[in-house]
Amino acid sequence: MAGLDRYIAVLRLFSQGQSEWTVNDMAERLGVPQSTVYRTVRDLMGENFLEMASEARYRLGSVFIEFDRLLRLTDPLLTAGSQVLQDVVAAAGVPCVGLLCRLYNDTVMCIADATAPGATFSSSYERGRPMPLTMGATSKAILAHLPARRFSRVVEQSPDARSQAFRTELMAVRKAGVCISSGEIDADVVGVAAPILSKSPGVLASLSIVLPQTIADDAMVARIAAATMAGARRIEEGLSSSSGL
Amino acid sequence: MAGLDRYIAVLRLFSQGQSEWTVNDMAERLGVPQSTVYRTVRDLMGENFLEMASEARYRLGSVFIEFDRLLRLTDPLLTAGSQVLQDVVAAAGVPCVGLLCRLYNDTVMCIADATAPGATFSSSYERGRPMPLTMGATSKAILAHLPARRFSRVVEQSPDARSQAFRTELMAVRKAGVCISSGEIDADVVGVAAPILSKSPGVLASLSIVLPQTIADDAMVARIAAATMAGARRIEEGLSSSSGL
DNA sequence: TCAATGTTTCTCACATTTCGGGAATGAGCT
DNA sequence: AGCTCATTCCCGAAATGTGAGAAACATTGA
Repeated sequence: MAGLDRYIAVLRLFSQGQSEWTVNDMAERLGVPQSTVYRTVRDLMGENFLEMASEARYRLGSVFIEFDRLLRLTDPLLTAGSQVLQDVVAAAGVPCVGLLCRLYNDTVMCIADATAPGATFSSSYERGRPMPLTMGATSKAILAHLPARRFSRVVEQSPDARSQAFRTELMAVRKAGVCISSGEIDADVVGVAAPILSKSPGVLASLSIVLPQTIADDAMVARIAAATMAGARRIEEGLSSSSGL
Repeated sequence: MAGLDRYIAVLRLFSQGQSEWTVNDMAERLGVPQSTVYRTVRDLMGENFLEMASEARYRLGSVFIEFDRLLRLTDPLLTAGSQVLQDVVAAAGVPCVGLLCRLYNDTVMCIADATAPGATFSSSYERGRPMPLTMGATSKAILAHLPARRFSRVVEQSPDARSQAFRTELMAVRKAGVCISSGEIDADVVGVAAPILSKSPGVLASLSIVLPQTIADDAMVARIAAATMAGARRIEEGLSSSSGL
């Protein structure tokens, strides 16, 4: 292990379940000597990637919040999409949650959300949380538009997606330009998601609305599907005009 | 340049003003050959610290959003403070903005904010934005509680804070346990900030309420000052109980 | 089709840096 | 003082990054 890897290996130790580490535990877990870990930790602290929690314990540092702000201010998908996201949620006119999510390696990550007034639930797609690519409308709207080679690779690796039925379902999603699913990730909610495509490489995302099954009838879902698709088109326009700067 | 520095130097190039870079520009700016920059960029992309924007341009990657979530979920100050922050804003009962900010190197950084319904303004203390330590109630509440040695160093380096009057003002803030200022950062708003202190090292923060000058009279400011101080106490309690796990 | 251009990766010899084991320092506690 | 634990320091050996240029690859235009 060398270079960036050593630093990343340390950072990746920190999780929701274990958010503080001692140098000893890190060294043991990574299988490298303490002196090396101390050096690594010192470097990371110097750049605020880590900070001291208390008595020999370390935790993630605030530099991530700083870079997160930079992303919020400059990410084209966010700048083009966050207003649209709010508009679509408002236009839905029901207690729902709106999500703007993107492909992130072999997962889907929410980068912005909007909650309509009155919504008493929340989605598992929290901002910054990697989610599986093969479940949920939000994810499948993205998966359906992966290039064939990559699509196959992802599907092969996922036990719950290897069926032929799944492939044909996703083909239909691709054709329709919208994906609707019910209770796949969170019970009792319906997800309606439209893909966001763009010429520029690496932009593959979705705009989705999540609402309680109890209030969702066919007409409402159809209306919301149209709204998300229209929103997705608007975001695509915003992306292509901003990239032309 | 070696080790982490090389990587950080690249990441620090990205700013609000220039959010996309070509390898050429990076190499020129950093004064290192292109081949080296290519290697560095490739490594950073592999870990999602950078991503390709378009045609030979690179931008910050989404890994920061992922780590930002981890921080939101695990940072003791945030977990102890975000509920209190909302409570204090609600208790204020006026269109105001609440801020939870912390010391970050020689700056102050907002880590959480809450806007009361009806507030038509926003604070310059955006989440993740480093702010000067010597201006604004939010910052001065923190500065006033820096250890003497560090306090002096910061004050010396800041042209607008070198006066004796400033030192005595901050002494008074320290005594009072609250800092109130008007229009120092944003015109036409009043800031009311209470320091958050804790035994654990590195925890130095403030809880503040920002409200328009037009609605702020002495009685209201006094009431809000008491509320922020009470909130700060509650957060301190939350911190000490959680660290005892 | 071929040349031209720009981006990205690769190669290789060399110097620099990191690595890791252990010793040294330092702070806190009894 | 003496003990324990956290952290830094030291140094030779070994691995890694460095940088200049060439090569691969993609795109564009003639």
